[in-house]
Amino acid sequence: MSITYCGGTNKMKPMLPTYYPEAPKSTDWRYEVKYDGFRAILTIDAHTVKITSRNGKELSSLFPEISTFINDLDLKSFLPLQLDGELVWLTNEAKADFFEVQWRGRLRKQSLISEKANFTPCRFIVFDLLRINGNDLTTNSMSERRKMIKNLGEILELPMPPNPNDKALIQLIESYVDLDKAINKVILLDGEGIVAKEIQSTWQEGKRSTSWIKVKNWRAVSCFITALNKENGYVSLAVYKGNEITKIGSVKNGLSAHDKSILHELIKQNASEEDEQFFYIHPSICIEVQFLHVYEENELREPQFSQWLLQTSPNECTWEKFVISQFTFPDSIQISSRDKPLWIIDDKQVIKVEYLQYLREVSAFFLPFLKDKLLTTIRYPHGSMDNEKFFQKNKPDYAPASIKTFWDEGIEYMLCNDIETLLWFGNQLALEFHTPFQKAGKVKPDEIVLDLDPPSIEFFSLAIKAALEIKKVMDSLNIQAFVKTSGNKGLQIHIPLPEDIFSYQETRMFTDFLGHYLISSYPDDFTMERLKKNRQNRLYLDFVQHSEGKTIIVPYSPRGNPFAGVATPLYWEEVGERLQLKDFTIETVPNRIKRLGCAFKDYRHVNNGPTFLEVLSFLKQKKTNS
DNA sequence: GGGAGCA
DNA sequence: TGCTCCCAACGCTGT
DNA sequence: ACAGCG
Repeated sequence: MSITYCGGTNKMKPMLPTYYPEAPKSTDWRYEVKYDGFRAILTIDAHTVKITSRNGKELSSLFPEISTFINDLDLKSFLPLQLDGELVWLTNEAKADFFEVQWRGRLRKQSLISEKANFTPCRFIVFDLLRINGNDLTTNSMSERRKMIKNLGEILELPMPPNPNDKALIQLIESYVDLDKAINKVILLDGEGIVAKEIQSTWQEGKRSTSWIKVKNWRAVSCFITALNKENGYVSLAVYKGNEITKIGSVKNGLSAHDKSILHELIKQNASEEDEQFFYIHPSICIEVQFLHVYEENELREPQFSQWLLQTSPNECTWEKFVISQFTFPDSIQISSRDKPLWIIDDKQVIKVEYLQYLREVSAFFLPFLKDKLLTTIRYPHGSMDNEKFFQKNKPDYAPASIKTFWDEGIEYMLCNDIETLLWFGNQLALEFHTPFQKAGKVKPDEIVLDLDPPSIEFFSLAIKAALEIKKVMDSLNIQAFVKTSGNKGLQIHIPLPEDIFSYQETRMFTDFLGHYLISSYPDDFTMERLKKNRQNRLYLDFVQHSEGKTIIVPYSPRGNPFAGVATPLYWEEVGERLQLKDFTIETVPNRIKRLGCAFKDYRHVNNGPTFLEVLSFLKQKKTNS
C-alpha cells in the first residue's frame, strides 16, 4: 500500500461511489446523506491547511473561511490530519446548494471572496477520516474510521448532523443504520440523495468502488417531446401551460441503446418540420423524466429518461403538474390540495406545495425562533385572498400526537420545534406564526421587540427614521439590536436578552425611556398617543405591546397579505430610504438567505445581559431621584 | 383544513 | 349527504 | 365600568 504524505506533491484522488438506482439494504451497510457540492480532501499539518478537489485543484484560497476556522481549532494532538468530505453551501441538515458553491468557486476578486466568506460561509462536511496523528487509516474498516470521526467531532465540539445555523464551518455527517430513516430524512429535507457504505470496506484511493453506492432523490415529471437535436442527441421536453406549449428542459441520458434508436426513429418519421439543427414533432410522445431539481424556470438538473408513458395523452402533461412534481415529500407528511393557490402576486400564483417548499427552505433559520415558544397561528383555510381566517392556539384533536404541547391558562398550546410540525402547520394553512417574548413556562422575556408601525405605507420613512434613531441609542449604550421587516408595512427592532433574567417590569422601564426620548426628540414624527384621532400622521410607538401575553410575528414567518410579505431579518446597512418592504416575500427570501446569509445569525450569540443591567440600574436611580 | 353537530 | 359553525381572548389606559 | 387600542 502507498502512503501519501501531507504537504507532499502527491495528489490524493478520492474514492468514488458507484451509482445505483436503489440502495442495498442489510446490516452490512450504513447510510449517509449525499450533499451536492465539491468533493474535497482536507489536509492539515502544523503549518498548512489544504483543500484539494477531485481533480487536484487547490481550493483553500477560494474558501479562506475554512482555513480560518481550522486555525482556531485546537488540533495539535491530531496532526497531521486528513479528512474526506464535501465542500458545500449548506441549506439545511440534509441539503446543500450546488450552484451557490460553484458560484463561490468562480470568484477571484479577493474583496468579494472575503465578503462572501464572512456573510455566507461555505462548510466542509466530513464523512471520512484518512489520517490522524500522521497514522494512515485508509486500510481500517469504514466502521472503525466512523467511530474515530465521531470521537474527534465530540472532542472538537463539531456539529452532527450538519446545521447551517451553527457557526462551525467543519461539521460531521450523520451515519444511519436504518436505510428508510436516511431516505425519509433526505426526502423530507429536499436533499440530493444518499450514499450507502459497506461497514467492512477500506478507503481505496482514486477508485470507483461498489463498497460505496450512491442513490439519488429523484423527482419525476410527465412531459412530451417537441424536438430532437441532430448534433448532440438531446430531446426537447415540454408541457402545456394552458393551450401553450412550454419548454421545461431536455434529456439525453437514461435510455438503453435500443430505446434510444426507437425514440430517434419515431421522431424522425413523425417529424412535422426539420431544419439544420432539429427535427420537430407535434405533441404525441409522452415520457417520464427524472431530475434532481429545476433551475432558471425551465432547465432540469441531471435529467434522465425513466419510462415511456404510452397510456398518457399530451394534454395530461400540464405546467401545474410539473410545478407539483418538483417537490416531493415523504409519505409520513400528509399534504392535501397540493395545487391550492394561497397567494396571487401580479397574476402569479403561489400554490400550497410552493409554500411548503418555502417553509422547508427557511426551516433551519425559522425553527430556532419558534422553539419552545407558545404558538399562535393565523390560518387562512382558503388562502390569503379569502376573507375567512382565524387564530389558533389549542391543539385540535386531529393534530398528530408527535407534536409537543404545553398547557398554559387552560390552553393546550402546540410547540413547533421540528420540520415535521412546521410542515403540518403549513398543510393546515397556518400562514402566520406569532409568539410571545418568553419561552413556554417562563415568566421573564428573552428579548425585547419594538414595533415600528407607520400609520400607512406612505409614512414608511418614519419607521426607517425611528429604527435608525433607536440604533443610535443602542450603539451609544453598547446594546446589540437587530432589525427586521414586519412583513406588512413596518419594521421591528429585536433586542436579545439572556433567558429568564429580566422581568417585564424592568424591560418596560427601558422601552418607556426609549419611547419618551424619541417623542421628545421628534414630536412631529413619533407619538405614544393611544387615541387614533390624536395621532395625526405620526408613527405610533406601541411599546406597550411589549408585555407578557402579547405576541409578535416570528422572524421568517410569512404574512397573509396580498404580496406574500415575510418578516425578514435585515442588516442595519440596508435600513435607509431605498428599503422597499415589497422586496421581502416568500418568493425572494430563500434566495436572499443564499446571497446574504441570515441577518439574525448572531441573535443567540450576543450577550446584552451586563450592559442591560447597567442601563437598568441607571434608569432605576433616575426614577428614585425624580 | 378538518371535525362536529345537525337536518 | 351536505350545510354551518368553530377554531383567541389580554392588558393597558384615558374617560 | 367601559371604550379604544393593538
